[in-house]
Amino acid sequence: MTIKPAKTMTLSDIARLAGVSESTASRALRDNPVINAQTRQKVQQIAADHQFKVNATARSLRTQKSHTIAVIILFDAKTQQAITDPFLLDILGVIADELTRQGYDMLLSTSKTTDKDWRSYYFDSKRADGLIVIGQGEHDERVEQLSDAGVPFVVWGAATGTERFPVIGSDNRQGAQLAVTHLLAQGCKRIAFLGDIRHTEIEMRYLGYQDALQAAGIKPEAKLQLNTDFTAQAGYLQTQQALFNELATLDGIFAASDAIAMGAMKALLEHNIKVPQQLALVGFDDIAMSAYCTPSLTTVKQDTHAGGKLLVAQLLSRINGGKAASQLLPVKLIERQSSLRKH
Amino acid sequence: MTIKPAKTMTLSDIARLAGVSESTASRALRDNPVINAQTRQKVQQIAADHQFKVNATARSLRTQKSHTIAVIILFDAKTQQAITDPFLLDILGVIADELTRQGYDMLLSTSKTTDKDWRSYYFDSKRADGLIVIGQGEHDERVEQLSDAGVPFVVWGAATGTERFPVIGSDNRQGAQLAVTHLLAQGCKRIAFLGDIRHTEIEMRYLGYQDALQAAGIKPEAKLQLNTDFTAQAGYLQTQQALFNELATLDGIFAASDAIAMGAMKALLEHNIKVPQQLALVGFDDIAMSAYCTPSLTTVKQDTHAGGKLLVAQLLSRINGGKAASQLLPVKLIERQSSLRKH
DNA sequence: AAGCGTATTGCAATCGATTGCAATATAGCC
DNA sequence: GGCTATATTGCAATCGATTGCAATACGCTT
Repeated sequence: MTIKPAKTMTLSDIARLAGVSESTASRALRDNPVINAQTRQKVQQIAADHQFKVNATARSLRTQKSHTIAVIILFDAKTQQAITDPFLLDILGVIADELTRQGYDMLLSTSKTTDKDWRSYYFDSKRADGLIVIGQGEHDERVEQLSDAGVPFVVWGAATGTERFPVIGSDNRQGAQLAVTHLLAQGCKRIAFLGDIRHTEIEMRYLGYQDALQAAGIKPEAKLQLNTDFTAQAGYLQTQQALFNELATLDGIFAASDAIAMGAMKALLEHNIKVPQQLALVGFDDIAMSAYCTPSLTTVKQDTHAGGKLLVAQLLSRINGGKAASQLLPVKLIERQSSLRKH
Repeated sequence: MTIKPAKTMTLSDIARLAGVSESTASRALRDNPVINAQTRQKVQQIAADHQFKVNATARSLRTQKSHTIAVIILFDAKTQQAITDPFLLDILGVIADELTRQGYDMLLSTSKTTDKDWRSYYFDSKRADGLIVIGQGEHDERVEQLSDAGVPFVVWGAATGTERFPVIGSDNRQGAQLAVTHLLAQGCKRIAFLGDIRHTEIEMRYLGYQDALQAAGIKPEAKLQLNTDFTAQAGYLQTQQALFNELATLDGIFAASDAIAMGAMKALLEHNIKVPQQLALVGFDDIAMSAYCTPSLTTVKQDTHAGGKLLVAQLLSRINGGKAASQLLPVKLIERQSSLRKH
């Protein structure tokens, strides 16, 4: 039943079949009202009958628009591994859906492999009309360069207010403050911070951590900040280490991501440390699994849905000649078992 | 310091600057040995100096190759949500890396939004040279149609041996058999199966489950197969339900994915059912989190690395005129705490 | 009946790179 | 010195669609 076109049809084939010129056929297919309604109808019918699809490449060349956005996921240079954090998947899904809704295709790239120069690769070569960069990582110079080169792009990360390019991201500082204030309210006195502050977003969370402590009259101890990669494994190892060290007096942990928190929880439970009674734990992200570990994980929920939509909206606005502005998204503390000592 | 090109350079600009014709410039840039070595050098130098990048669109139009692969992630029609399963992220990452290594770009699409007709959209329109479809889902007709239309594509899913298209996937049946045999060896007598057998891959796992039971002389009970979506939430709810029902005599659960298993574990622990003593639990996938929940999750590890590489290799072979064959990847049982009753 | 406005369609250039084939130059050979 | 083989380079067509502008036809006004 399926029509198997012997060879791909081109616009000129359709034009010939319809008995009109290529220009008329082109306009008819785009429903240009300047073309007689009946002609339009006829051309569209013929195109549909033959499963004709406009050649996207030719169109792009002529119109100078690819209708494609490149999404670049940055990594740690050291953790040379593939995309791992569940949080990424969340926001990626939202971006994908939103781009599709807006009629754009999404070119996905992991910086690991494309570490050359994505401005040239994606933009100068006209592969994409704009870029979405996820994760500023450790102050990536390449991002800075983009802004100089007049490339339309937006970043998911930490808006510090000083960048020369639009950054959309959660209010990390506020989120961390909520989390740590909550821990303090639960009676914690000595709280460790697990996360790599060389990442701007994590740095912000660390600042929020300090804010909360200071507001409670507690002086942050530098040695309670433990650099930890974004993996459960790193959280596990780091926590084991911490317990082994003199940090045995800890009664709270704020982890910079849920994955880290889960690793930490594993280490705690293995050492028979009761969570939350002996040590309360809070994560960040609110990935799907957080509600289903035991004890379930208190965490700071990022609004990935709003974030993804905003990234796309700002970028397209920029592409269409408008401005794109940085924006800080509100976060929310989700209280679960890992930190709740009272009812 | 950054050179900001006033306007994008084209090949003809470079040719003019180098004092050669466009054809010579083109050949020189591609390092065609027919061009004098010095001329090549000179042209390449000039191109580099001006940060010239070949316009990918024009090249694609002329060469009739996009050097792009579309990756399509299928969903449940009902769970209309964005990509959720961590397993997907794993394999997606591998595919992304591998495609980049082979000089291909990756166009990502979630079927939710592109449910129209991806053959036309991606292939007929020349947006992509080939397709990778992840997750056959519930016998998707669209996949069948692809094979009729002569589109180069490969599928990640369950190779049943009867499809007319190449399918790469884990040996789901074997994996399930390993898992359930293991549960039986741990002394389980009545094992539930959590998973939606309308998905071909899950159906295979269910068959493996039955195989193992029968090999042990146990007659599978149909009511122990509980349809469950690929989420922790579904696993949680389904398990609660099962415990509430007459299934209280269960002493083992084989979940069709780790996410489901984690949801199930949560429900069990909430009901104070000791895992693995009272009830042993095994999942499938071996996502990163499986090792870090408590008790850690016994599971069947899929070789996503090999899978991703194979998908790409087979597809490119097919695109280059060769054949692409289905392949079944071996899996491995990873024994962890959730099922180990003996030492 | 001439003049003019409107609706519809087609011509031909254009987007930027690639490539078959022809043209030219140079060298080597007898 | 004439001739052929080889090394380089350029001409011009091509990929498929879009679009500014010109062309045509038709109807209506006065």
